[in-house]
Amino acid sequence: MVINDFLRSRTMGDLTADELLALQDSITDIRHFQPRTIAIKEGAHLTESTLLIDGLMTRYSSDRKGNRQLVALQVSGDFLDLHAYPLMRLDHDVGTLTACEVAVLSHDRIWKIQKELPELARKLWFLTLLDAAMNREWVFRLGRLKAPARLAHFICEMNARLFAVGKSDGREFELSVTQFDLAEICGLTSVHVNRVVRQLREMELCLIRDGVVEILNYRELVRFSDFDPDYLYLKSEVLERLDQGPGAVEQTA
Amino acid sequence: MVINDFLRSRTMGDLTADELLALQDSITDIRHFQPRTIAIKEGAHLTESTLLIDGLMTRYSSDRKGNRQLVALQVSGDFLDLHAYPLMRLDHDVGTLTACEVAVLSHDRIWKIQKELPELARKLWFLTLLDAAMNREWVFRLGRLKAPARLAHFICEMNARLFAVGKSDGREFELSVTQFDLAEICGLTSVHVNRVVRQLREMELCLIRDGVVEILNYRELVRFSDFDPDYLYLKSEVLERLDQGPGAVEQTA
DNA sequence: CGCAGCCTTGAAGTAAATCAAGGATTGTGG
DNA sequence: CCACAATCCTTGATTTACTTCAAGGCTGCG
Repeated sequence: MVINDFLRSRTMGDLTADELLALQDSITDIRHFQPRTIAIKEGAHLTESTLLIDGLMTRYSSDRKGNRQLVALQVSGDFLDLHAYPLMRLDHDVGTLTACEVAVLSHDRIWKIQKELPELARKLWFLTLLDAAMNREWVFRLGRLKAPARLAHFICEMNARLFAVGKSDGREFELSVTQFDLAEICGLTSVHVNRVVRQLREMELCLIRDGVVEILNYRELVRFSDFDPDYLYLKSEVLERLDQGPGAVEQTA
Repeated sequence: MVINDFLRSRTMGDLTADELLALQDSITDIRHFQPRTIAIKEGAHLTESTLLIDGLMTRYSSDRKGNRQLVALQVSGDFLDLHAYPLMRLDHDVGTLTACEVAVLSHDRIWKIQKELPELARKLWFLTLLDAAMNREWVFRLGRLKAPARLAHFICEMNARLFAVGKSDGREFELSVTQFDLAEICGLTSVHVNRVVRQLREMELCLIRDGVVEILNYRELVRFSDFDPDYLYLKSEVLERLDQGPGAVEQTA
């Protein structure tokens, strides 16, 4: 199950067989969404939470004029709105970027988990706080970094998160977002994102094109963007592999 | 207990007598901090969490050069680092702005609560996610608002939060922060904050001076800053009183 | 008194938004 | 198969927002 891909690489640790069963037992439905659609509207009263199985989804707030600010980008294995379980309703919208498949978990079953499997409940709690940690880092990114470092920092985050679930080799990964999406993530305009993408390319730090990101100089990209993956709560062993990059595997073999 | 002042005004609802007892029973220590000191260092392994009883504290990340970005401002009744319970360590520093008093709760006792009082555990979970909701709103604020609206939005948030715990009358409240602090909150320089404070004063929206904030035109301040208090999960009755302002109390009486 | 911390203001420089136009690619209907 | 519309990317010119640098003022305190 995709959630285990996620937890495996985190400091909180893996699920036991029992816990995995309990979670699978909580799934009441599998759903599919078209690209660029709204999945959950802000304010709706919710009695279920969803786990992203495949695709790219986002959570965002909009201002009065309709300008969006993305507050999270979710990839396979991420819970989209587990926080809706204690909160009962969301303070933001959830939408898709690409076509998506999600698993639906009823809050009744999560309540049952809370009563019967406190260890698992604690792991779920951990997951919601991991999202919060990313939210905080996004605050830092927007508040203290200039546009080029902001974008670079985001690239580093996605690389690390996708690496953790086996969807990046540590230096290159698929990321189906437009420059407009990147602008909504980084608090910039798409015009400026375009110039910044070019800048990062000319600095030979990374290439961003056609839904693929290629990191040319990992060490320098990390330094340039003030990226410190601590907030992702990855196991130290995963961090080491990430640091070494994809070439290192053969060397140790 | 101060935590009940906090929960009373939220959608999650109050603590029962049993729950209150269990929480009080979890307190192992009361501690005091001097102004402008570090209370918890990033990365430290934690076996207890702290509840702010009195004073003003902050959570922040720093960049390579030591520039801080505040990611949260905590007031009486807020948990400072309840998220440390599932996370085990923090990804940011915690420090004081003013002199502070905190209550310390051991994680062992919280674990006991998780096993024995799942309803209370859910309320604690709720509290950590309320912080996350604020983190998200801070992302929105930094990403989509210009300096004057950013500061105004922050003022609206603090007014609402302090109102919820009885420390604002809805239009005027004490907030012992310097313009430098406001800069670290809003992702600006203190020089620019100074000009923006003047601007808000000249627009007759609010006064910020000597640790006191006075809102002159609440409705306009809310509109100007695109503030929507949904993310604070206040009871609708509290929101209504906030909207009406302090004059309304006498009118209904 | 003299220093420290905070606030204030001006001038100059830089970062990013805005406005405007055009190019490339893909899908669609005639 | 080609015209076209839609979407996304690219680039230049201009304007605006914010930072940086520099200086000085106010207040409280040892």
